[in-house]
Amino acid sequence: MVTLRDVARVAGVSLATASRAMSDAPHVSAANREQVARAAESLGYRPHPAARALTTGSTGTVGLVVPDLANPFFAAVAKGVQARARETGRDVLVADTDEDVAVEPDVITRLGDRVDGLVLCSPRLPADALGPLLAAAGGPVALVNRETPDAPSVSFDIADGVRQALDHLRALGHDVVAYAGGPRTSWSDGERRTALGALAGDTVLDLGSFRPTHGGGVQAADLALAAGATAVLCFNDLVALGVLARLHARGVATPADVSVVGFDDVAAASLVTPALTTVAVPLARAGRTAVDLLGAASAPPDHRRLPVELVVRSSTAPAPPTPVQPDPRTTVPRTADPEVVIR
Amino acid sequence: MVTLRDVARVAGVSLATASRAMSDAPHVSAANREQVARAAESLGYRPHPAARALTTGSTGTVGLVVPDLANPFFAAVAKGVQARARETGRDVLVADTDEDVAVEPDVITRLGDRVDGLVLCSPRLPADALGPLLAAAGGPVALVNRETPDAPSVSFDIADGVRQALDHLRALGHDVVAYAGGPRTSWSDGERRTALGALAGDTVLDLGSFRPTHGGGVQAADLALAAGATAVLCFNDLVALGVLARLHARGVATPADVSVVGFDDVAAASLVTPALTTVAVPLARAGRTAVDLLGAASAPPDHRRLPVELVVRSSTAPAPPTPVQPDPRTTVPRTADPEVVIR
DNA sequence: TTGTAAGCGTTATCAG
DNA sequence: CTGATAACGCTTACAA
Repeated sequence: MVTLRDVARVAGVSLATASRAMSDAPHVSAANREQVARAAESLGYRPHPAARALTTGSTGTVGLVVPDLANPFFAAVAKGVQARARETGRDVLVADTDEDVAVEPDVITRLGDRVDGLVLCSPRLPADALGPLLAAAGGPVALVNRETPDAPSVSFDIADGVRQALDHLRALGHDVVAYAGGPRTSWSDGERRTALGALAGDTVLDLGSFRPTHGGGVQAADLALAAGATAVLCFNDLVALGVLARLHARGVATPADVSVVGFDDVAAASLVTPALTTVAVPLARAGRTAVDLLGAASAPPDHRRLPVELVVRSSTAPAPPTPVQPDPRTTVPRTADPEVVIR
Repeated sequence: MVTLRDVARVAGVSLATASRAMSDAPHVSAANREQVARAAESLGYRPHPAARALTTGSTGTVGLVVPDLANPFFAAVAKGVQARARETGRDVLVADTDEDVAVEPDVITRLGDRVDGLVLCSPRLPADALGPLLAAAGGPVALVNRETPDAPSVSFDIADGVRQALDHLRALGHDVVAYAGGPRTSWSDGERRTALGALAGDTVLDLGSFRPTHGGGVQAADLALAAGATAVLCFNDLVALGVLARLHARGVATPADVSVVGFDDVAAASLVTPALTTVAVPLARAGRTAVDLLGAASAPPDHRRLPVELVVRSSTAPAPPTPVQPDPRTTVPRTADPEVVIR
């Protein structure tokens, strides 16, 4: 291994000068600076990250905590975090909690020790559990897709997304739209519900809370049908895809009989048939922004709300004259609470 | 910050003893071991990763390099890597090369300095570029989804997967099956082609090479139709999904008119309609295995080939009596080489 | 079994 | 502008 000491020797300068030259600090003669650069180059010198971290206290690393890397939502955020970190010369340490909120404290503490800042993507964590976590990180934290007064965050203009979706649906003649909600502890589900209440009041049909997955969607679809809905707005695209699949399976046509709108605009949304109308949120950009927020701590914390945009595709159409009457044999009864406990 | 020195002081022992006790090394009296543990606990001591790395030379970190975190294939591998690393007390540093093979040397060099070992997932890198990269890593490397004599690897029993798919299709009466291939530089495409040649010889219709994406699939679908194929085996699920979508768009029924088989069994495969018949490969397990391979260097390098399994769903059915005759208006001409250059 | 002390590779302080 | 030298927190001979 070639150390800075070697570089200094070859360049004919002291260790200190070599160090200054490498980190292009002031107080180095042009000549020496040149010598050192040359020596470093020829020796193939690469600074030792751990040694640097030990003295400077900064690791050149940002941490990212997500519930599930295989979920396209988080994968997209991860891409953004990764890209921005790389651009700014940092690396990213990822932790996938496998949707297990209980392990987050450990994961965050552990990661927190090894990074300069932490991007935390924990949509399902109850609000009151957030404070201790921020403390456990022991360093700057930026939240993605949720807000709290105690830390900077980047989220999306959900209210506007809901408005756009609702306007679209109403313009198509859907007077009452059903909402297939997400987990109760989800901050962003709360946002959607609040917006829905403010914008649609009693003309929104609450189907309940579902797991934010394809399976949650099939569950919701049956409920929507039973309720005679002509349009269903979904918590996210995964749910919407499930709704689409279930509708198809039960022989109801989309968008002819019922329109479906998703949220997020995950890659699969545009690949499915019919292509999903959905509220596109800038996931990767959120990841990038979160990384930037890590640097600039401010009081009060900076809260960025990224704009969203409805992407109209093929899963929405004018409301049918009369709602479909699904085949009753496949109708599933409405359970008291369709929410499945999130681990 | 609480250091080991603090712990030692509180425990009433020397720094060395505290160190030994913490890393439960031998030569520590039970009493002292206890004292130290107690002190560490009460002080909330956590070892400083950089300091430890500096002295021991090991970082407790494994690196993962993938072309695209948002690609479900790599996301699944990443999950496996992450899970296994965590189980063994290590963290994961990820790098997403954004499908740009040119940046890999830099990324690998940079990451290589910060990790104890590198899991490299670089399916499209030309074989002759691999050697230098392994050197650049400057430490143990495990390859995923490709083999080379110079490094341990974990790949899949592709030949057997092809055999299973072919057997399935033949049993359904498809005598000649079309193959929608992947990038020419892809090791795993080579494997598929070799297996296809050995198993099906001249009864396989080579449609060419396509980008391993949905778009590549729509391209392939047109070619398959023009060739009058009744079954198409695809390089991967993304391509298969594209084929399915394009077939649907052109009004040909799947599986009634043409059967489609994918490869990988990515999550979306089971969610689409019709659900995709595909060769399931244990992606996450591959990631885990790769991490394990990092530890145990052996000469010659260990090459693990994981078993695969055809998952029969709804995109395959008995061959129709006569191949479909697609509407000629939408038929695209066969280009000289449909392969799109991979960046 | 325990403690002292010598590093690990860098950065930073402080005299020259 | 430059060079010794003291940290940074931890591990590990080497002594005791």
